[in-house]
Amino acid sequence: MSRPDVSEERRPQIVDAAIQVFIRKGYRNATMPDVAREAGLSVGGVYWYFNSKDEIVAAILERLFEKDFGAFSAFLQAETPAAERLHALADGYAQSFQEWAWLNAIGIEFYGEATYNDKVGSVIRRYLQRYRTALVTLIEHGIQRGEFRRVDPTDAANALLGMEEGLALLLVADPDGIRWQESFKIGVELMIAGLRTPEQL
Amino acid sequence: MSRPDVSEERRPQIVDAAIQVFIRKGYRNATMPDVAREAGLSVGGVYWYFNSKDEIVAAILERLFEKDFGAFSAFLQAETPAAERLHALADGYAQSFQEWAWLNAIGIEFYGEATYNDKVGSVIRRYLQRYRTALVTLIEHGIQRGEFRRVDPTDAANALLGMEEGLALLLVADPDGIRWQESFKIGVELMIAGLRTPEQL
Amino acid sequence: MSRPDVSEERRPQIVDAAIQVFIRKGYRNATMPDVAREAGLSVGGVYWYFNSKDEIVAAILERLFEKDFGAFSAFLQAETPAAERLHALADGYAQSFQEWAWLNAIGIEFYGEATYNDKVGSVIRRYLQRYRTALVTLIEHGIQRGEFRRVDPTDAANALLGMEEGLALLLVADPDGIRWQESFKIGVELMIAGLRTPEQL
Amino acid sequence: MSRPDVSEERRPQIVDAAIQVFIRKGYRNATMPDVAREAGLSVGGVYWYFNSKDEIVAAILERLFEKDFGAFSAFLQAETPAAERLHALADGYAQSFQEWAWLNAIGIEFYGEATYNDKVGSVIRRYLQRYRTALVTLIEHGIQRGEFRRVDPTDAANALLGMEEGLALLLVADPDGIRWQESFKIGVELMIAGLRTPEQL
DNA sequence: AATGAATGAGGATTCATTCAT
DNA sequence: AATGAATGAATCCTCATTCAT
Repeated sequence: MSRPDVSEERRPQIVDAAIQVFIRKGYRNATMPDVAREAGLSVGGVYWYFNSKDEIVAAILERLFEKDFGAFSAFLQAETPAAERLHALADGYAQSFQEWAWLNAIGIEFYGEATYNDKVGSVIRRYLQRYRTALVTLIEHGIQRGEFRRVDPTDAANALLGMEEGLALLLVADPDGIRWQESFKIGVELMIAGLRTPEQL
Repeated sequence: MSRPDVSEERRPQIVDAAIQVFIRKGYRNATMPDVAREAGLSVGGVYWYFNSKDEIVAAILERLFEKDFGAFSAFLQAETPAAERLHALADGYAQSFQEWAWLNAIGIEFYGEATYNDKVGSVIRRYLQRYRTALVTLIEHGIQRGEFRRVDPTDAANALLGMEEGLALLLVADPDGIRWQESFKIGVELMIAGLRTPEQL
Repeated sequence: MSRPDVSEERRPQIVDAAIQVFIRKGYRNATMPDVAREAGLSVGGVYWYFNSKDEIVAAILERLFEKDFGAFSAFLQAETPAAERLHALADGYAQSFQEWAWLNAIGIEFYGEATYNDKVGSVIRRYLQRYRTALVTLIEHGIQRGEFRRVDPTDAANALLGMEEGLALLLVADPDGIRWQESFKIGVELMIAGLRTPEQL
Repeated sequence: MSRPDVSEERRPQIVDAAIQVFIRKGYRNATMPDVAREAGLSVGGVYWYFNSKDEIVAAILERLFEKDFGAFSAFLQAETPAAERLHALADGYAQSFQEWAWLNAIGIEFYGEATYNDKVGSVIRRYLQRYRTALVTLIEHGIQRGEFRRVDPTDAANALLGMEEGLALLLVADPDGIRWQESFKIGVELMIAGLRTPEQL
């Protein structure tokens, strides 16, 4: 009865506002009053839901884990060739890339934060680990089935992961120098093709 | 009269100091007094040589262009197979990676700055462009010679460039999650192998 | 209808909670949410009974006047020697000191408040006046009966009062530097002995 | 040569300003801009000399130790009767009381701070200890010479010390209720007279 | 009676930059 | 060339208090 609990909606509302502000001004440049204004609250109101600016960042990053969490297992368990599944995984990533473009814009600043801010660092590392694990598993499958050459799965996974993250980096730093979709597509294709190539070169 | 002009030595001295401080505390966290102290100067002394903190950052980034500037042309003009030259280029990069590790540590923060700071952004873009151009040229050679499949050279170059930068990113954000040298090596190998694979898959 | 009026019990409940919180964190450091939580109420609930933090302080201080209010008259009217009654008064004070230790812990902060906060100041002054009056009366008796030397009763009373309050102060500021009971006992003894000493020294 | 070092004068200048402001508004109520304005500096200027508000408080309290530091030894070593020296010590204290009235006004707030602020607490305790030690020594002398009754010297010293500090407390909390000089004088007289009284009463 | 979300003025502190010397 | 004291706008965060429900 009585007033409905607004807590459940306020937090995402503030997070949304923070994202907008961070995109517009950058995380370090954005102030708490900026965030509050965007959220339609007072500064104190924002602090009712988050104890610090850091905690808002953490909440933003938590959204990373809504990102196709379920999708992974599907790819990992299917019985189709590993190369095919790797392609499918990459396609899914490419498609969701647009939707998560906002993250890309501010993500780099968070990467920079990771070294000096443990909270941020650990979320990022967990996120990377999740992708890495999926890639490692897929690559291992491929090797076991004889589809792929015998590389170290973790090193290869990191190369792929690096390419993904690196392309996002290039896009932010130099939007005119890159066609993201095309580069990502060819990059994935080349690496998978490489994996399917017999060892000796 | 005529004290010798110390400008020539003071600027690099300050830049060196700034690099040390930025590595230790991060660029945003480091203060001008920090830099001055490390340089063995007063704050005012630093400002005699640099008009702002930004300008120091720009000076640091300028060092990027000392990075094997001459080397490129050698790779580009040689008559050996493109794949071989691509490998050699990558090897050179890998070798210089240690030496430039300091840049890696602070580079991410500069990437984040690029969006909001034109000076920083343009230096970074010039740097990327230089690498990109070299890679594009090499890949074009490979295609012309029939070594490589017919990909868009720029897209492929960006995939490679992205992998390089992305691996550096991963190393900073998650040092324990990656073996840089191994990942870079396998990544390059796979992509070159991919390039040598005929189109249809 | 007619829920029973809980006001009568709520106020002391809040005052008790405030005392606990003030002891734990100090008056200035304690927040109204702290008090509310300790009282098992909401912030608004506390404000239903008290219009401000100040008013809670005043309510706490009012408790001073529950402190052996009846006892005084007994001491004043008795026919025993003044010195004896002064001793008895001091003994009573010493005994109740333990019980009122909580007040001691936060009282100093209130003393500091007295200068800038009239409400607090007037309660404290009333409290002091009550003790002072009792002491003055007793000392006057002693002088009239020829037990005590001819001092100014108010000045002597203030010396005694000062000693009492001062020892409480020392106990809070430097608990390890003082044995309160022993110091108080000897202090009272010396002053009474002094009062019984003939003028010339 | 060149600009004289103003550091030496700036710190006391700021401390003086802080004292004025603290007296006027109270320590907790006074803001750093208040202090800066009074000192004729900017906020940043004040922070050039003191790292925090706390540090200013500490500096104020350090002045306590300029308070007749030398005087003590004179009293302790003299060959005159202990009672006489105790009187002289008290007289000296009474005379300097006017001069240090400013401290009195803000001292109580610092006493309140002592519990929650170690820096402040330790300075206060050192100050008290210094007085206590002097009093203990004098009382011990008196006992050894047979002038004083056989009391515990520390307890008696604390009773005296408590009276001193307590009278200061009363003066601040209730200026109209007390004549400080008279009360202090009679208090000291009574206690010394008490000390000279043979044990049994 | 009571809740607790929301307010917003205020406070301590930081730091890039300036400038008299 | 170089010093370092001084500036002051800006920032994050706190908390007594209010008020719709």
